[in-house]
Amino acid sequence: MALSILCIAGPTASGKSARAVEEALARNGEIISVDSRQVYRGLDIGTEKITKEEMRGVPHHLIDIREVNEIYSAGDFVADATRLIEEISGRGKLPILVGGTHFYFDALLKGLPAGAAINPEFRTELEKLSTEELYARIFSEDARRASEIDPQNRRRLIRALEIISSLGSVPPRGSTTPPFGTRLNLVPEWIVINPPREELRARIDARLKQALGRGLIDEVRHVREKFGLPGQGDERLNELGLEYKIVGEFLNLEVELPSGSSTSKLFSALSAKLWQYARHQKSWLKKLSREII
RNA sequence: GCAUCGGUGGCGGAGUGGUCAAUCGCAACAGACUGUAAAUCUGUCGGGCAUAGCCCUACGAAGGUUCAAAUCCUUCCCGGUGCA
Repeated sequence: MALSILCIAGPTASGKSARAVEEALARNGEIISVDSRQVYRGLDIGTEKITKEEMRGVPHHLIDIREVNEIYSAGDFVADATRLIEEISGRGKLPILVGGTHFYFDALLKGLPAGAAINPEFRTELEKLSTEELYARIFSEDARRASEIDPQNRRRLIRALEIISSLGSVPPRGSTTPPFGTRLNLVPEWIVINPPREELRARIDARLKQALGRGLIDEVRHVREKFGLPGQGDERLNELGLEYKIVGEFLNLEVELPSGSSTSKLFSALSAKLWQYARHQKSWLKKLSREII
């Protein structure tokens, strides 16, 4: 059975969430968040999470479903989104997927290798090998994957070996649609929001200013405290995205700097990082536009 | 005013006679993306061109020493610090 869904993609601060709510109200929809960080409780300001009021009564899914010390992966997303799409469609409503994590869209629509779950022990084991050794191993076990993978990207290398260890080889791209990945036959309609450079930059800065005013720094402090020792949370902060990483670094420095003196530095550092991120998203969008036309 | 340390690419910061258009980091720009994805990784990054190469202009300014200087010497300008 074919299911219609509406996908709304765009870079950070482009106004996706508000647009999604409008579409939902107009077309009797429910919203599924496609955002790797909004799944975590406590990350509200840094992820620009939509507020209750802004939801205007439209049900939102996949927000606040994990603790920050838990891991949520693209595989989890595919499973959750698949389930939700069925449920929402079953109610006769339109599933609307909105978010900036374009990889999740990719994973849902094109599928991921099934039967190759994360294996933490195996990863720890592989972590001990040098990058060259990792690559050599892929080369001997799956030459096809070796030919396309980036030999320097340890994270990918390790994941590839993880897949190889449970499936024998990494399934070629494109072959990961059923029986791999989602079992639904999805018919996506796209809305791509891609504001011009200058406008987006201005929106990013305006939003950042607001976030700082709303207590972003305190939020990061709280998140970090959840991990106990200061040093322990830093690695996780990095995984939670640049606001958390940069502010975390700022908090580490703060004791040594005269108070307040570095706030404008923090702003410009964050603004630059946010813009970098927006550019990465734009590059996904470029690819996406090529594919959906 | 005297003493002292320093002035290097958009920024920070190496280099202290030749292999230097100058390690590295940041920013900028381009790109990749198969279960951590705001993560992770790659390329370019003084200017010009026929771009695995060649040419030009560069290490505060002006002179000087040397076959050869960002590197040594002199004077000047600017900044930090100490003493008056």
